[in-house]
Amino acid sequence: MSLTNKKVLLFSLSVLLPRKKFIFHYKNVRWARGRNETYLCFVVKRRVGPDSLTFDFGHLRNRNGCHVEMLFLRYLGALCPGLWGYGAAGERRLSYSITWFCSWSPCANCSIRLAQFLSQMPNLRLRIFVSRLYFCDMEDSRERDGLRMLKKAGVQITVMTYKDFFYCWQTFVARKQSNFKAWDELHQNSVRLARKLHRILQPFETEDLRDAFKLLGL
DNA sequence: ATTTTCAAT
Repeated sequence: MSLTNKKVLLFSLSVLLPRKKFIFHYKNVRWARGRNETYLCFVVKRRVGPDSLTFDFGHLRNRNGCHVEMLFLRYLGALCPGLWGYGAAGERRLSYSITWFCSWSPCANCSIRLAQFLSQMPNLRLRIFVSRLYFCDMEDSRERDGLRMLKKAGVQITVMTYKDFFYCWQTFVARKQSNFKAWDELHQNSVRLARKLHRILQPFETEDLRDAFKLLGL
């Protein structure tokens, strides 16, 4: 990809989110009716020396049936030059740290593909913050398995709290100097979802519970 | 009490 194309790409990723769009899609309400899109706000940090970092940021939305996580992987080469392959002679692979904030947690297939990808990228660290959990209500949902796979692949998955929404507002939203205003029940919803995620990521606990039920003949 | 979900009309 030429430098010009790269600049255009990065520019298009860096346009700020309209306030209403951010609030609607990131609202961590229990019944997220109409959120038929997923947004992904990202920060990419690149280690360029022992004490220096550069970073890029922007946001993406799913398009044309392509989930936003896979779209992000497509752009990764432009966002992270030198992440893979062997650039110029003697050049070491660069280390990157990516943090993204997604309105929905990843679906099962995206989790699997991300986990596979990351297993080949030891020089890439990924932290995922999510506003809401996607199809995680059923105890045996594939999405739950996917999240556990991601954790196993070294991804830190966290439910967004007030400070994360605040940070996103400051960083990714065309806020026109307005301050972030929390919606009703932001905190309660975040706590509820964090507990749920915690239970999901503790597979042994539920397996123990199943064993216990089996022992009790239930 | 119940409601939704990276759409499909």
